[in-house]
Order: sequence, then C-alpha cells, then structure tokens
Amino acid sequence: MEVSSQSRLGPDAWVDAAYAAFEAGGVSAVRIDRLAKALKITRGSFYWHFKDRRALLQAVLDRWDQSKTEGAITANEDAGGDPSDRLLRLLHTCASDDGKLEIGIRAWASEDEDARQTVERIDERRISYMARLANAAGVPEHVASARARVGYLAWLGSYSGAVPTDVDQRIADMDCLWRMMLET
Amino acid sequence: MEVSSQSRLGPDAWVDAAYAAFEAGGVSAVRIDRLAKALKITRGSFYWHFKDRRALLQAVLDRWDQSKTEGAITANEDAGGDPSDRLLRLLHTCASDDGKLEIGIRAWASEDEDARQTVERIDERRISYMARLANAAGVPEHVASARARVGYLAWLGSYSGAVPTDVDQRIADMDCLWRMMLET
DNA sequence: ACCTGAACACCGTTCAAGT
DNA sequence: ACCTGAACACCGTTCAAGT
Repeated sequence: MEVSSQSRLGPDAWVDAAYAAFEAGGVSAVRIDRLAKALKITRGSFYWHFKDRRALLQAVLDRWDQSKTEGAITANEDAGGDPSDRLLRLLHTCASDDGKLEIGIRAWASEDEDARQTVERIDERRISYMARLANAAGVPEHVASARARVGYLAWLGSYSGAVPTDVDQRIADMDCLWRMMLET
Repeated sequence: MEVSSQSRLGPDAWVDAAYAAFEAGGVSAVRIDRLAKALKITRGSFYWHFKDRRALLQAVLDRWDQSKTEGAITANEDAGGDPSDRLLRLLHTCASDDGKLEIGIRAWASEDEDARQTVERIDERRISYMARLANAAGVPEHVASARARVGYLAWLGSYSGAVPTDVDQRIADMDCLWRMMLET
C-alpha cells in the first residue's frame, strides 16, 4: 500500500489510459501507439502486459461491467426505499448516464464475438434486476419480465448500441409494442 | 443503358463492394486496400472517385437510407391495408431485419459526427411515419408520437446502436416507462 | 478522364537484446 | 521481471507519371 511511483508500469496504468481514451473517443481512440506515447514508454513494452490490443479492450469492458452494472446495482440497493422507489431511482440513474461508454462498448461488441457475449450477459443481468424490482412492486412476474425487457431495450435504443437478438424474439416484441401503441 | 463491361471503374463499383463488405463485417471491414484487391485495381485509383474513406462510407450510408427507410416506407404504403394493418406489417418488416447494417451504421455513427446527424434524421423520419400510422388508426396524436418513439427505441435497442439523445428527453422516457411498468 | 507505382505515415505485433 | 529498438505488415493518403 504505497504510492505508485514505480519506474516500471503495471497493467493498471495501461487500462487506466485505455479507459479514458475509450470514454473520450470510442474503440478507435484506443491505440497502443498513442497510449504508449502518453505513458512515455515504447509500444513494444505493452506486449509484456497484454497479449494484444483485444486483451486491453477486454480489460476495459470488465472495468465498465464492475462500475456500471454490479456497482450500480449494489449502490441502488444500498440507497434503500421500497421497490417502486428503487426502480424509479435506477431508471433515473440510467437516464443520467451520458452513454459514452455504453455506445462505445456496443460499437466494439458489434465487431467482436467475445465482447458481444459479455455485453449480452450484462444486459440480461440488468434486465433481471429491473424485473425483480417491478415484481416486488406488485407486477405479476412474467408481465414484469416483459416490461423490464421492453423498457431496457428502449433505454438502450436511446443511445443505440448493438446486441442482436433473434427474429422470433423481436417479432414478439413488436406484437407487444403494436398492441401498446394501438390501445386507447 | 448498356451492360457495364467498362474496363474503367465508376464510383458505383466501389460503393457496391463497400456495401457488401460493410454488411459482412461492419465499418472496420471497409478497407480501401482490400476492396482494391477484390476489384483488381490499385488503391491509388480509389482517390480519383472519392475524397477519402469517409466519403465512401457516406455513400454506403446514403444507399442504406434509400433502401431501408425511403424504400421501405414506400413499399409499405404501396402494399395497402388500413392504418392498423400497415403498422403491424411495418413492425414485422422491422423485426425481420437482421440488423447487420443497422448495427454497423450506428457503430460508425458513434465515431463520426456527420454520420450521427444523418442517422438521427433517418430515425426521426421513421418515427414520424410510425406515429402517423398509429394516429390514423385512432390513437390521439401526441400519445401516438410518444408511443412511436418508445416503440422505435425499443426496436433499436434490440440491436443496440448509437444515437445519443439528451438527458431530459431520456428522463422523460424513463418516467413514462416507469408508469407503464408499474400499472397493473 | 482514369489508372499505376512509389513513397510516406500510422500503428499493431514480434523478437532479440538490454537492464 | 520489464523495457528498448528495430523490423515487418497492413493500410490510408498523396502525387508525379503514364494511357
């Protein structure tokens, strides 16, 4: 537990720099070359800490998962309130996110199968948490699930990311939305 | 109007190749280098037809707009039926799209301001068409607008793309969804 | 009017050699 | 254990020179 004034860099320094670059300019801003210059080190040394650029992006994804999913859920639970309040607070937290990482991560996931799977798992984790809150607030379980799903997708759509679902699922979504849209 | 057996290539040949590459592998698959090899021509000649790679991607975006927005709307109108039928058919058409281009275009738009604006205009065009159908089917105008918006976003979210909206708008969306989720 | 070929820049990746 | 420096590959972009 001492001040990190090492002359040699650890992997964390690379992830810090990559995370910041990602937030500022998306996947394409995460360049080993530029990060190395910023860290005042040669790019060759990067490969001591990481297998390749993909491994670095994977580390950024993991950090994002911790802070924006597990961390956010824990924080929301700790803040208390009844289920209805918790859900509203969660949605407001979601709406307040500037989406920079949400967009960037999904843009990357659209071109990397492993990342796509990780993001899909994270989406499922979030949806099931929302569904649990709605259910606890009195909405029947499977209705809560359907609405949590549609609600989450609409939130995602407000940034527009990239997690493919299958055709049948989407057709079912559309039928549901169609009825919602046409009922007076 | 003759068979295009020119020895010299027109811009269309590049756009055709780029569109196909984009559909198969997203933005990062659109490489002047590789397209040139596929077209059996040097990459230098590309710059006679286009200012740069961005201009080529812009042409892909325009073609996508024509086929997936203007073309789709016209086709749906031509197919007839009452407003309610037209809306359902439209939603089914949407749900059937594999989203390859939808995802790729938005991944690119997340890193290119001009593309982002074009995509935003296209989204608005689509939403207003959906709202018009819902309204014609008997839903009051501003309710139809709100639902068309949420519905469209949910569809987008099912692929997860990248079109930032502002915080206030998203908070309003969330309040609306919250009520929808909690009403029995 | 359209294309070639060579050149340069940017950057990912490898690796032998250094400390 | 961690870093350097040189090398190579890939690819965007420019441009003088060809047809």
